[in-house]
Amino acid sequence: MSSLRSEKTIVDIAEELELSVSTVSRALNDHPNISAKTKERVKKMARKMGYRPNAMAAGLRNNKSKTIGLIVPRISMFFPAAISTIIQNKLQEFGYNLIICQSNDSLQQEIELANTLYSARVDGLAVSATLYTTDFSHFDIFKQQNTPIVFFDRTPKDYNVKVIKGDDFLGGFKATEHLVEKGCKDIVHISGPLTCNLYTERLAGYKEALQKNRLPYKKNRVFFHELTRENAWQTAEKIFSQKPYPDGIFATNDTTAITILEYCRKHGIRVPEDCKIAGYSNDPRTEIVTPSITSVDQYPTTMGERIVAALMDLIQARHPAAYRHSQEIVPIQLIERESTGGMPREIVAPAGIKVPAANGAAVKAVKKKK
Amino acid sequence: MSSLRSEKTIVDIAEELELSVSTVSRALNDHPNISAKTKERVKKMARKMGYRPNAMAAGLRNNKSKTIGLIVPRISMFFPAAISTIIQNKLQEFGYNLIICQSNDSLQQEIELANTLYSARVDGLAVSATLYTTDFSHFDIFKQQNTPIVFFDRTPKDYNVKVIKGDDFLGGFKATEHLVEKGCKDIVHISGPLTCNLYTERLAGYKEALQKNRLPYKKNRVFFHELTRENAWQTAEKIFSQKPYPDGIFATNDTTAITILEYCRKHGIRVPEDCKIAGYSNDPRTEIVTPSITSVDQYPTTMGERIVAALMDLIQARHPAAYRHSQEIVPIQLIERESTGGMPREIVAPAGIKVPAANGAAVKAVKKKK
DNA sequence: CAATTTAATGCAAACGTTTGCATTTCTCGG
DNA sequence: CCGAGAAATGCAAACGTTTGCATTAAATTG
Repeated sequence: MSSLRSEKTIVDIAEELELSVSTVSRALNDHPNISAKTKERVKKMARKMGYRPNAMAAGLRNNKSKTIGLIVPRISMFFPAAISTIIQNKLQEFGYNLIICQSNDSLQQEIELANTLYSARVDGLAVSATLYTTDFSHFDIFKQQNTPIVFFDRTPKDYNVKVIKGDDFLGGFKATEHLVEKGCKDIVHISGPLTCNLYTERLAGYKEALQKNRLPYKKNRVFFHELTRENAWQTAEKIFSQKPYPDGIFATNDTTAITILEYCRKHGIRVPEDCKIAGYSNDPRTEIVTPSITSVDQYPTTMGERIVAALMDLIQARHPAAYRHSQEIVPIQLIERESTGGMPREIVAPAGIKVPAANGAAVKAVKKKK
Repeated sequence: MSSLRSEKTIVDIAEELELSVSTVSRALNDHPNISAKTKERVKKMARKMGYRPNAMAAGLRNNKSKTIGLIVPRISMFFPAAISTIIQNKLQEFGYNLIICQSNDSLQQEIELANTLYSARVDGLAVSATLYTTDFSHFDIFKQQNTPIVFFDRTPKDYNVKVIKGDDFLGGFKATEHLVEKGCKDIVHISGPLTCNLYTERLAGYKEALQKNRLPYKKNRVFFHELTRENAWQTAEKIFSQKPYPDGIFATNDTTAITILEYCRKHGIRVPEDCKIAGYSNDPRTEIVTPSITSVDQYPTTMGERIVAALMDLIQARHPAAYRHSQEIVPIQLIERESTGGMPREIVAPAGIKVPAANGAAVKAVKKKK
């Protein structure tokens, strides 16, 4: 009859069933005043004909896309990746799609992405900005249309918008104070570009911890650069090019911490004995390295969930400005590991994991319990 | 005049300029028979009015979304993450958007994702399947509509479709043979669920290498399970619960290799002296662990680029079935590291990187060279 | 059983583009 | 200055939905 390649539409269903398109549409959407019988007929026929809704058509008509946009610097970094995963899975529960985009830390790309996402008429936007984004006006379009935006992690300073971020000040403070408590007197801080709020705040925390503990803040003990492995390595060379060596290093991210550790190992500087190291983000790599590295966990799961919650909230209720422009702080936690004198951790198989039993006895044991 | 909150459309531009909508549309799309002057006027006005194209409307009309769908098991794993990054950045050059989705290795979710991506009318689809996907019929819809699909990495066996994958057989072979060359006589293989092509092929490579080198293949020297850390740990316990210990372990993924290494270190089994270890994927973590782990690189960049190339190819030319259903093999490379007796690697700052010079001499040296 | 309420269905416009074809406006040679 | 051809613009339909309102069918009531 009808060719296989032509897409079935709601009109085709209507014709086949001698109903109007509106009835079919409503039936498919479970509209209350369509009789149960009709709904059944329609749905059955839809299945039979291989009908697939056209989201673009619906979106055009409704002016909503059921899609959220996400812009992160890069998806291959632990923290953004973790957040993206959570956001995506959470959004799915609400029937929303996610378009994940990477700015590659390029402002130019971020601007372009904002535009394409706007063109796609996303119903909401979550952004972790570029290292160098200080002007956020490319997001104005969304504000003008009252499209919910949530910034997280790398967030703007003076751009009125919903912000969800970790407690970077406290994190910087705790990491530094922890080093002090472990006996460090001369703590180097490796920071990132100060255009990025994260790094300024962690730096502020570092300063505060020094001050509180009556340690001098020395400008030449703080280094700034983009946090690549190569830069970190060069900084390590600089740090250890002349005595006195620092006895503690607080790196504002884990890639840097790991690289510093590698440098130390290679050059016979013992960690934690000669020099203690703390990183930031609790990247899983900090755990598998030797010695494992103390780091600050940012609860990516919590943050991701809060981002989604905020977006859904903003989408449903047209919220008062107060909420649209508020800030939420997600707590952080210092995870002590060997690099500052902590204990190595254990891998234990969580209970209830399905693994073929090692021997008959084990199998019996399980059966008994049941 | 007009309220700020209403979205501007090409109709508004047309009215403002006393032109027809068609002219405006064509002007914006640089259609050849619109005069240069008009194009200029239109574009200027569009900017002035803050016009933003509505991709959904255009998509509906054209029956194309300028969007590609990507389904991967999880974005937080190294290999899929690397591939996603490449695909996204490459697609951007072609003016395509990417919707990244994670199946979380659940077939159910994969099916749902296929449906939503179809609803979004993506112009093409790239998929790395679930561990457990053996029936691929949920992708039939795309085939029926002639929507390009490319499977990569975790690919179907008997589902006629474009496939781009690494040379897993060769990878398995090389890894195993490398262990043999390094003197291993009793090599354990830790594999994944055999529903997944990757693992069957790597296993086949393992067998082949044993056979070629006159080593016996023993069933109880091969372990199968989902490749989580916990499972790997339990397998390690099993492996080392009784003598003789193996002198080589080929793990079919790096997470497993790393976990095995940790177990060995904890239990005083020296790597590589007592037991050598090889992994798969060349996850960056293999490099930072002590000892660093030999692994098989899969050239994610190449693979990602090829995926995009194939998709663009398929989208532009309506390709003959031969191409639509072909297989491309991306080469692999064994990276030898300490876990099999290789050398540790160096971190060297790539030439031309901008870092403040450590001292005056260095600066001069650079200048001289120039 | 007529009148009225309630439930179910249908009509037609609208969403913002694009595009085949028709029409108008130029340009230029004769 | 006419007319032909080219260049530029306009008209209107179409893409596949959703939805306010009108209409019809069914159920309820006095």
